[in-house]
Amino acid sequence: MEETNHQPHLCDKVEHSYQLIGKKWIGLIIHSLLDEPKRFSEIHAYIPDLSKRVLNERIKELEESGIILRNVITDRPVRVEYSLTRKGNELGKALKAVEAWAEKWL
Amino acid sequence: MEETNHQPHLCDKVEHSYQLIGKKWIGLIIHSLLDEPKRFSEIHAYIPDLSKRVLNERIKELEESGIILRNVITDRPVRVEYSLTRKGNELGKALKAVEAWAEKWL
DNA sequence: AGAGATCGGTTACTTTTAGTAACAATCGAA
DNA sequence: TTCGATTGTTACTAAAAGTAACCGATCTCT
Repeated sequence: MEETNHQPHLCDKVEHSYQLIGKKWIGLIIHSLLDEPKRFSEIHAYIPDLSKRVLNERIKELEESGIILRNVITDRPVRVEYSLTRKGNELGKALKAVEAWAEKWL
Repeated sequence: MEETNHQPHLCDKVEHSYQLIGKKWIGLIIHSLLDEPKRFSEIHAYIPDLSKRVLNERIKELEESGIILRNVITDRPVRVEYSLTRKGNELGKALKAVEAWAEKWL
């Protein structure tokens, strides 16, 4: 912090949500999982500019926030799938409003 | 880029929008301007953890993207106000969906 | 059985982005 | 005429993201 006259307002939840979606790649990752669960490598193929290191980091953060779920599928071969929770799915739907804005204005 | 099998999809506009709102502070800055125009120092007071250096940078980016407008009001003393364009206002309204999600889930 | 390839990561290192603090030009008030 | 507010800028540090090489556990091919 730099100066100190922050009087007013600004809801904690709202602030928190902007801090969430204000992180690089979060929006696209959620978008990519909206239709169906995806494997690590599928997300990575879908968003090639996102490095594996950061993808891994984002996935862990989104898991901690209860937005995505890690499912280990014990078939042969063992696969790891990521899916949206209900919370995550609803965030994805909220972000659709931004996507609609993008279609109109960009 | 790291590997090279990015086959499919992903709309440019959508990608661009996520790159926009995926930048730190952008969401909160737009939120802060949604009700009424604000001066530099008012935005800064509203979001105290955002440094002046970065606020200045973000403002320039948002101006270039046609989302906010810089109005120099030639009264005494001269003031500088920032307001949302129509484009910016609609983005702000789209972000309200995310805020509603935050109210419900956070 | 051995040689590769794939998958889901991790590690070590570099580059980019954000935070901090100090400064400055302009103005008006005391 | 000195002070504070306002809107920045500059120089420097710290944090976040990008890059590339590596790993262990399967699989596939021959």
